[in-house]
Amino acid sequence: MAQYIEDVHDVARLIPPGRVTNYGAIADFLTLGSARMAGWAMNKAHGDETIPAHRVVNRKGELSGRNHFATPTLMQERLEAEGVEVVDNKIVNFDELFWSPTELLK
DNA sequence: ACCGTGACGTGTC
DNA sequence: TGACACGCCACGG
Repeated sequence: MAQYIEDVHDVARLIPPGRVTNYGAIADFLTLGSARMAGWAMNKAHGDETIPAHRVVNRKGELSGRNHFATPTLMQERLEAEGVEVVDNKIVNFDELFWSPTELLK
């Protein structure tokens, strides 16, 4: 497995429960050069239950990866189980719930 | 080696 | 605001 994919997965595991981040923030933190790399790496996490992939969304707070879960509703269910409100596949108060991996450096 | 594709993001109109 | 084009880069056919 490519190293950068493991790095993306590790960052995903560091996201605090009830908080969310986006692909661009992870890509920037790991200097992947493109947010698509973060998305591609998360695609590789499909089936790995140790990775909280539901806490990673796109920059608008939309659940763009929900179709890659076991069921299209699983991502929303996981978020709601952590107290994150989701309406029409979008996270409510995304700006306040947003978390960046750069927070780790503080 | 070329081309289309994608869990993305930014700039323009 | 919202739709659209384009840049981005690894991967599979």
